Amino acid sequence: MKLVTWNVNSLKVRLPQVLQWLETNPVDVLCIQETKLTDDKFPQAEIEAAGYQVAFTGQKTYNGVAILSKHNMTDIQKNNPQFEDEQQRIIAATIEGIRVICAYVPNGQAPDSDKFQYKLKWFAALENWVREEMTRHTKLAILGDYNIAPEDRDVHDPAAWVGMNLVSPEERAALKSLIDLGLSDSFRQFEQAEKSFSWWDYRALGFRLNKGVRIDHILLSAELAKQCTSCVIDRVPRKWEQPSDHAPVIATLA
DNA sequence: ATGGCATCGCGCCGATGA
Repeated sequence: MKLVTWNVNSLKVRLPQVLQWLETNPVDVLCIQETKLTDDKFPQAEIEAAGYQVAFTGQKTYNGVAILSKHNMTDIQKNNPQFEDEQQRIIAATIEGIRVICAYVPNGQAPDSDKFQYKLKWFAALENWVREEMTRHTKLAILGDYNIAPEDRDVHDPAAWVGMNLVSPEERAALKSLIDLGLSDSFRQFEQAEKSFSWWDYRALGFRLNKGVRIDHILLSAELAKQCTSCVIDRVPRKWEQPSDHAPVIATLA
């Protein structure tokens, strides 16, 4: 069983790349963030033709999330039921006994901004909801763009990032608090190359110079963590023409 | 090097992203 998260930065632009990637990587579940599409514009037919069922919730211009699955999806939940939010950032479904949560955590802009406060509030509400979901589902996975680099080793140049969002003590504490519910950062269950990142700035040769951050994560409940045999970042589609600025992260469960 | 780039919107710049 392979579970993937990928922020595609506009599914309208990236649909051909998503379909191409799925052809060579016929994974079971693909969680997508930043579709940037209203539901009436969602390319459901094209995705179903590729052999995937799909659940999605979107809005104009910003945000938007989707789950593509080779298996049946039940109990589809759009957004956090405990958090009123106009922004479409969460979709969840139960797939083969696994509660799959696809999340696009707010960016937060800068630590002194209103958007940062929204990010922290949003994230605290996510934790409260996940705590509840974990009482119902021992097999639970949260995949997404967390917009948080957990540790300095997840940042190409930690000194240059001091004072920025994505790396602040508040954000890192919030992520740690979520993980402390009993989740595992699947990427760190395994030996990984140094300077492994999942996002690189389009500007200033970010990818070529590997100036990136690791902000896309797959968190697994204890039962799933035991079954996890690998977690890798696929840098290949980041090298394609007109790529997303994020790379897919793939967890394999036995 | 406070630049660089990509996407979207009733576009020709501004907001947002990370």
